[in-house]
Amino acid sequence: MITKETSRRLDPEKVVDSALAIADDEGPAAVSFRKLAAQHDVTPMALYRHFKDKDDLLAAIGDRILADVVLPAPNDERWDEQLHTLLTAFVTALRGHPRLADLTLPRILITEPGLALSERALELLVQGGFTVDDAAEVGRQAICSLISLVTTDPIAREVSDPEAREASLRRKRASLGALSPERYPLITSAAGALICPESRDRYYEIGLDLVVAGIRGIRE
Amino acid sequence: MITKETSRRLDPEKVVDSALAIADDEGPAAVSFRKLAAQHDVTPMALYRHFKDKDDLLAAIGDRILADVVLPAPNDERWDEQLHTLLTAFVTALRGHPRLADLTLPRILITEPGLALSERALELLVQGGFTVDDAAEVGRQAICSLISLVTTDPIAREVSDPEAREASLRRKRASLGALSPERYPLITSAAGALICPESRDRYYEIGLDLVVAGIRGIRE
DNA sequence: GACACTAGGTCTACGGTGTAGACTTGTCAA
DNA sequence: TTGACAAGTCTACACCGTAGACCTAGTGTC
Repeated sequence: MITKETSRRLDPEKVVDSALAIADDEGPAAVSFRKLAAQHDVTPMALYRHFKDKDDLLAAIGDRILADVVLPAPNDERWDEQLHTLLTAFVTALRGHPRLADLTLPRILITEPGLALSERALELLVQGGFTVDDAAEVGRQAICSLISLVTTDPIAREVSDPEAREASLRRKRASLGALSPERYPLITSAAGALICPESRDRYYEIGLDLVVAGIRGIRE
Repeated sequence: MITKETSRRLDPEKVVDSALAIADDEGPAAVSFRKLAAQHDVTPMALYRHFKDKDDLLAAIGDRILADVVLPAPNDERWDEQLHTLLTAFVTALRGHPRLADLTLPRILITEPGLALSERALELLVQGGFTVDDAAEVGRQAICSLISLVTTDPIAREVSDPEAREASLRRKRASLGALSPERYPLITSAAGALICPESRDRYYEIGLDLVVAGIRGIRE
């Protein structure tokens, strides 16, 4: 038989699985070589055979997230509509990992799915009338905006710890509630929406529309 | 004389000064109570008399950055133009601290300059035709986008360590240079712009225009 | 002037982190 | 059979945040 059962060998992919799980619900800072090593019955230093250092491990998490992007097939809709669905696909992949979305940025031009996404985005932008260089710039900024859209998702944040989330909401409510309505009439009257948007889907819808509308509007 | 010379007392404002300086050129992770304590000839634990914990210290840095925002006076330009200059003022304050810009987000609705900025932004958005709640949502997203614009400023990054920056650029160049021009025609031809935008001012100009154009475009 | 209170320091200690360097061991090719 | 090499181990170092007990100088009050 080729596969030894329960070989002592460490599987880097499984380590990334664990790291991703930890990072997802305790944040990337909570990922530690010692914790991972314990989970895999191995010495912390063993991990260094597979990951140069912690940054390298986090990069692997970023790659893993990017691998989940499923590109929509090109079709004959208008370039900006296609761009919208392309970016939606990107955001959809990130939404599963709100605290980790920024790990993808430095990997986008390195990992294959990121490159495919970028190439396609540039294609559509050029089709929309941008020069290649402008497309690069605009594309980069769109990606950054969308990543920050996900990392600052006010609903997903700390969804793993509902009581912490509740406490944070209460603190915010108290802080805004203490403001003088004369001095800050709009903030106080928009307090509800500022503390937490009504719907998560709407939040993402606005975010994506904003980015695409910006791109459409900036082109002359 | 009222002021004792060189009193042994710790001045929290000066501690924040040091922390800001360290964070600016080594990143917020490099700020440590021990380092700060040493710089102020004091025990690390002394700092806990003035800052609840490290998060509290970082919040103080965020407040400090927000305090630098100088709001433009209202005038009779169109709402979107006024919004543009308002957001430009925000970005200008952040640009001095590219690695630290996100510290401001959680402080914006707490610290006074942040509240003033937010109130004014809501005002302009409402003036532009948004409902108060939509204004809140759109405003939040604009702020987030601009913060991430600054934190991902590809030029400022590691400007303190020019050789590290050069190395990072070389790595990127090599990585993109190795790509197949048949598979990624646009990425390879836009490699220059993707690695590093031509001009920093242009980078910020595009970023701001994108955000404002998005807001203008989304309103129906 | 005596006295209690307290803000703001000190000291010690705990449990965590990344990771360098030298070592051992299991596996496979020649 | 014998090396070589990849992979895991062990030890150690220099950091980190911070809990808790303690000290001490200054201040306001009787």
